[in-house]
Amino acid sequence: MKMDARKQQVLMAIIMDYISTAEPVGSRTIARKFDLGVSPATIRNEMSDLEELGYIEQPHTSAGRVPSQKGYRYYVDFLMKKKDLSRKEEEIIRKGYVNKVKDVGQVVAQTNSLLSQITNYASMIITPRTDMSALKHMQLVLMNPGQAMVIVVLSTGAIKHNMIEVPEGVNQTDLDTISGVFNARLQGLTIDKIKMGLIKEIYFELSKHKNILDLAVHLLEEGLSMEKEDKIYLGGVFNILNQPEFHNIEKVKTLLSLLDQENLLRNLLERDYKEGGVTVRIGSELNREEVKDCSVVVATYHLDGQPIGKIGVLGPTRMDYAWVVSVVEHMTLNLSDTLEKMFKGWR
Amino acid sequence: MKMDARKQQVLMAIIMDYISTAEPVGSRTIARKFDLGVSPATIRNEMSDLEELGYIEQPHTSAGRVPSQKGYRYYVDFLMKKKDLSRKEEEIIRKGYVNKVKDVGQVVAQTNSLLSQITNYASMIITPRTDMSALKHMQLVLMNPGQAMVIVVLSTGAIKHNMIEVPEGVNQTDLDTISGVFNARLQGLTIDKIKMGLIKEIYFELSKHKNILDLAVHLLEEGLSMEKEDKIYLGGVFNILNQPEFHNIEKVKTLLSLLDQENLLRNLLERDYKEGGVTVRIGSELNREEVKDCSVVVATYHLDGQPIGKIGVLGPTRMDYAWVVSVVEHMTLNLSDTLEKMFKGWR
DNA sequence: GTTAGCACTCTCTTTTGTCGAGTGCTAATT
DNA sequence: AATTAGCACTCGACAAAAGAGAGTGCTAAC
Repeated sequence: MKMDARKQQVLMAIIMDYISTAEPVGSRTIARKFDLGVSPATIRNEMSDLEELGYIEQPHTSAGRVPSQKGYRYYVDFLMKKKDLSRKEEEIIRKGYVNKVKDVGQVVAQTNSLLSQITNYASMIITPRTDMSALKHMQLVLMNPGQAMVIVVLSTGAIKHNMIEVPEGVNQTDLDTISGVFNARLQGLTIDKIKMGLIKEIYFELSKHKNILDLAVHLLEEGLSMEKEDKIYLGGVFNILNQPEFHNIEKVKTLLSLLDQENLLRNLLERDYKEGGVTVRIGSELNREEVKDCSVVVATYHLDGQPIGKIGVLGPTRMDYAWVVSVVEHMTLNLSDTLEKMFKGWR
Repeated sequence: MKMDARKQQVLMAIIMDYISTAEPVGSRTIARKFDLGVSPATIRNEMSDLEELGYIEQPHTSAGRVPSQKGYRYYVDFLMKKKDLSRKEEEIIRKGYVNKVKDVGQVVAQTNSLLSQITNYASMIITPRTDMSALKHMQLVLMNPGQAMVIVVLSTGAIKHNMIEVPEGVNQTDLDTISGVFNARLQGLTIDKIKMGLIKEIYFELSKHKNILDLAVHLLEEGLSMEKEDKIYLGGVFNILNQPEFHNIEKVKTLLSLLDQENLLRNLLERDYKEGGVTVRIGSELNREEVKDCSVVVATYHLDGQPIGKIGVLGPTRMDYAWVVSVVEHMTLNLSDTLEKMFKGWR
């Protein structure tokens, strides 16, 4: 037995209906709502086949059918058609960016908020990788005898800072000297380049300032390997409480405690997605018991053709994939675009 | 009819029991669990009186009694005894701060996380007010022709930054000149002082650099009135899902959507609390329908005797006030202390 | 290959009945 | 006058029973 055109139609109908009602779908319903030109009985036969093929399943005898994970997968891969955004949504997005484009952090945060607002699911976004961005400025500020702050400004507009120990004797003038050398040497270079090879050159240059040499190297190391490289924004979590599958408190709890752990979240966003395009991960494909009833739609955003971050939506497996995929795609392009504009000539 | 010693005992018993069981408590239960030396019948009479006085209420006939808001208030004001923290908790707190005391932001975030972890309620903390902290360093970095970043380092270790427009012709050297003047003039002064009167002096000094004069003033204004002055950290939200009163999804939803709105949260923390000591706000005292079944325990933390932020716990009205008040008090002192140490000599 | 008809299954909702916790009142006791 | 025992009564919680409805699978007819 194989998938044929009518089975596809029926599967499509089941998924469409289930997505909007969250109730198991029966043969009668399909015959009524979707005009397939056949009677419920025929549809029953097709459904029986689809079940055998594993695309749908029955919660219990005498209930309608529900799409299985395999069914959703088939739908996402072969059946679904992208939907265009409505005027209204385009409007929301455009308005959302006005007055808010001051730096990368803000753009990213705003994108995240818009994404959850529009989709009504939870949204996640991971901030741009810094290792591809260039060093714009670095500054050492003595905060306290023995303590200084390293401040690094990146071409993305991101600012990293870190408190470090310095020998008691060092004063602000020393630090200015070091800052000066660093800036002269490293400005405009990307972080990964700096990390890779330039430490030696600096070493040479600073040999004039023997007394602070070791310190300088130390600074470089500590300053560049700042805490977390990237940050994950999470938004609209309470949107998912509106989904009927989360009327059960226990599920909410397990999900929330997952989302509370940033590394797990990162994993959800970053695991083995192909670069480019929108990727959909359904239920157990996420490899996490806590989200076996959830799906994630992820896309990568770019700058200068380089992938620099991910943007994603988390919702129940019964999510409106066609719609969400379109939104995510749209937002990704929008974001890449906005970033591109921000950086015209910055690099 | 007036409150007397035995009524107090009975009220106390009801509250204690209700706090731990979340079930309406009956006269028998009290007679059994608490040794008041009288029979259930007597207790019933007392309870009847307490109800008339408004300290307790009955969910329905034939159920036990539950403390009313007034009852909790009486308990908090007159009855409760502070509990000391156990060894174990002191331990958690002490360990929590090791390796984490790099700057104010981190300390605050960590305090917040510890607070929710220990109390098992949601915790909130508002970052130190910046207007009392001193300017440590300011730097202008040209990011792009026509765009620069103002970076301000405060004595608290907080860093504020803001992207601003500058005239196309301005180059980094100009910006360095301005930065230099600003630093020479303003370093060590508190933000509110700077805001208040010093703008004129700067104006004078910079008159040598006519061409960038207007810009400089502009910078000062924009740079100092950075986005939000303070940030609110919110932690352990999903702790409250463990409370039986939140087994109802609707309540969770309304609460979460409240917590999602930062200004409301700020309101919860900041409204008219007396400075010093720990304040408890119960149920409708919070003036918000969404949290009429919740209470907030708030304390102010200080630096140099100056109040600079708030720290609070949000839980159901049926929370263990004695315990939470002690923890909050302890954490507040701890935080003030840690900050004090960090700033020894910084100011 | 498709459809109508029908018996059967299973969940969901409503109804009914029972149990028990808890109260309030009264009368007896201290 | 305060306390207590006794008892009738109330009301929610829970379980069992009954009924309704949706949906299926099978068979036989088209």
